[in-house]
Amino acid sequence: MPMTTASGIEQLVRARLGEKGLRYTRGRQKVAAALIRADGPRSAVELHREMGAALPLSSLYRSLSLLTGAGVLTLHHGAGGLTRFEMAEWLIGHHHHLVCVDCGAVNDISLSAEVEALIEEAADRIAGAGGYDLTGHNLEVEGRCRTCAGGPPPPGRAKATATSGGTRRRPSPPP
Amino acid sequence: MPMTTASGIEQLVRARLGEKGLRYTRGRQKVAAALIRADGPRSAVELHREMGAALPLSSLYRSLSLLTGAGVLTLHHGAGGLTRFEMAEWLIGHHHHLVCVDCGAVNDISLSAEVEALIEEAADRIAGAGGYDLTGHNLEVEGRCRTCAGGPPPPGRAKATATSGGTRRRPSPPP
DNA sequence: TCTATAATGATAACCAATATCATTAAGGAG
DNA sequence: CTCCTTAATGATATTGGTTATCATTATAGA
Repeated sequence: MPMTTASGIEQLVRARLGEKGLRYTRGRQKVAAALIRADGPRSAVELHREMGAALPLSSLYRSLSLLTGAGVLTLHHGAGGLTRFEMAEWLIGHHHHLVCVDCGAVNDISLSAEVEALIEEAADRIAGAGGYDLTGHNLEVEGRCRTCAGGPPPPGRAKATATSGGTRRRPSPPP
Repeated sequence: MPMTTASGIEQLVRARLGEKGLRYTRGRQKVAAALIRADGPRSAVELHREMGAALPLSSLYRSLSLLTGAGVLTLHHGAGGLTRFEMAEWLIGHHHHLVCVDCGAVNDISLSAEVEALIEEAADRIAGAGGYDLTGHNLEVEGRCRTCAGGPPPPGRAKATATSGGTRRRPSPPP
């Protein structure tokens, strides 16, 4: 069972940079720590704020792209055209994202082993058919977060759902 | 069975703009036609090129955001930080994306009804648990296209795959 | 055809992200 | 511990996609 503590991940990052001949400087340590602390992808500006401007934006951007190039971080392009970064899956495990289509908030989520297995299988087949070398997959569950949806009913009960109908071909237009 | 021809879709777009009190002008018609013709999301610059600069970039950008606001287009944030647009799903049907992690090319793909149903179910459960109002989902299958993967072996046979193992928790680091 | 109003297009402004470059810090040798 | 070579930093300038501005033009209805 792999170590999942913050310091455990930092050790892996340090080792990774070491074998690439890169230094694990204070600035890079701060970036890694902030992203380990986060519960989802973060943009440079978001990190800059969360870190209390402890690192100039120019250095922050450079650290982010260096860590990405080293395989420590992965990036996502999301709401607002912003590029958001998070620890790579070999460090924090495979997962997916729940995103708010209004404010762009992103949260990590996990799927059941069965659904995950089926998706992997489908991705494999699709990539092969398209002549692609499969590198991964990511399911984005899109919705409106409580804050953006309107009134904030925090202690609500589960909402009735189960939309999945039969073989509807064309969805109905939005209001 | 819904009409799926290009002109059929254009009729729906015209009607949609009509009920919103918006005009279906020549510029907007060109944009819609170009996106109906496309086999995947397109950025403003890509469209501008594909349309032979038949529309100034400033007008193109404005048309794209207006059509998006009207529910005719949906947008994706992808490779290169580019915003790409495509016809909304109620016009061209539900689908997913196969993206090249190197060059950013995007192709539309479909999943089998079974996998699709399971994903819908999972998305429903996840959105509910997170207090989100579910609006949709999108699976991004990521890989390297033939051109970016290296040698171009066009008439190749299916590549041996089936990576999906058991319950691996932490993937191994990339080279 | 006339008219009120929405749409266009050239231009300027904006902002995330990158490149530049003199200065500083990191890590190994002695 | 100190020196020294080299990588890393940070202030600044620049790029490039996207949006805002505003005078001009096109659209749809009377």
